[in-house]
Amino acid sequence: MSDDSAWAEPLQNYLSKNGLRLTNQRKLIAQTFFETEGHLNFEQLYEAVRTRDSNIGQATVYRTLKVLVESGLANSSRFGGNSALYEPAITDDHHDHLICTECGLIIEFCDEEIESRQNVVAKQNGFALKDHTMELYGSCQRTNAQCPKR
Amino acid sequence: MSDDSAWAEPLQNYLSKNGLRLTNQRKLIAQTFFETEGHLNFEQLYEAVRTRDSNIGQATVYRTLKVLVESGLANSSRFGGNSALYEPAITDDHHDHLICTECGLIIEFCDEEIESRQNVVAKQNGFALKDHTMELYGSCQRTNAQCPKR
DNA sequence: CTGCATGCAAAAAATTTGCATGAGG
DNA sequence: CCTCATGCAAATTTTTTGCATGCAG
Repeated sequence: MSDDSAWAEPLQNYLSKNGLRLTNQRKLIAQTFFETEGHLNFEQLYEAVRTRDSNIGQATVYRTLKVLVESGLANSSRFGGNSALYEPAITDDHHDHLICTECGLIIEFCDEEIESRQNVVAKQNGFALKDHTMELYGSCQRTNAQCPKR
Repeated sequence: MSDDSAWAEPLQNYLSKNGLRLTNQRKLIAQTFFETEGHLNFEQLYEAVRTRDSNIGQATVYRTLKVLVESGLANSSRFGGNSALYEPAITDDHHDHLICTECGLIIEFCDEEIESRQNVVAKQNGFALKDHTMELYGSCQRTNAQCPKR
């Protein structure tokens, strides 16, 4: 692990470009956010951040999360839950989601063919593609086989 | 336009299967929901419903929306806004979204190649695919050309 | 008739905002 | 130093819930 990860420079960049400051809180929140793999909601991030610095207020986490999303370093979505979910936008291998509507299982995957096709579609519509999210919903093997809940 | 649309029977079906009732409110809300094209949030739907029957409470709309989602007739997501967005799950031609992160423009599209590929991926992971959502984010032509806001 | 559904309003949850103080550049 | 950021708490916004009564089956 290198000292400064892939997000550090882009973030720094975005901040200074917009007259914002790289405070200790922002650093810590970003660090925590990017270290955690997968998606997490506000509460999870807030809790994780508080572990390291119990003085950080929730408003700061919300505000930082907003900065991260606006800077393009994070994405927010919602799978069906009540609160917003966040995930790093810059991952070495981008992954999409296969979600079981019965048991909540989430599998991550990446399909080259789809990825390239997305670029085609975007171009056809005059878009410069930056990112995407894709969620496939269905019922997983286990659930199909021995549906435990019904 | 036929009297009863594609959603009527599945809904009826889901309701009776779960011991729920097809009330006038549910009928009206579903009707309004499916008549409106594209995505809409709670407020929009509530307002539209109130136009037809000003006595319906918001709780009922929320509850019905939940029923629609659980029955698989509607999908909820969130593009970045503050509140959940809903859209019919059963459309003749399923569409995905191309979203401009600069100006908020939403273009709907459908790509056969991606669709079929999704099925392959799902099968590979042992999933019985029911539905999916896909959002491509980028900046649109207009925004790219003459970025009006900056 | 019986029990689920509704409307209302209150409650809970999620997110934003105002303000005095602290700290980055 | 000057301005933006923070923490706190209050304010908003969004969604859920309890309860008496209404209505579908």
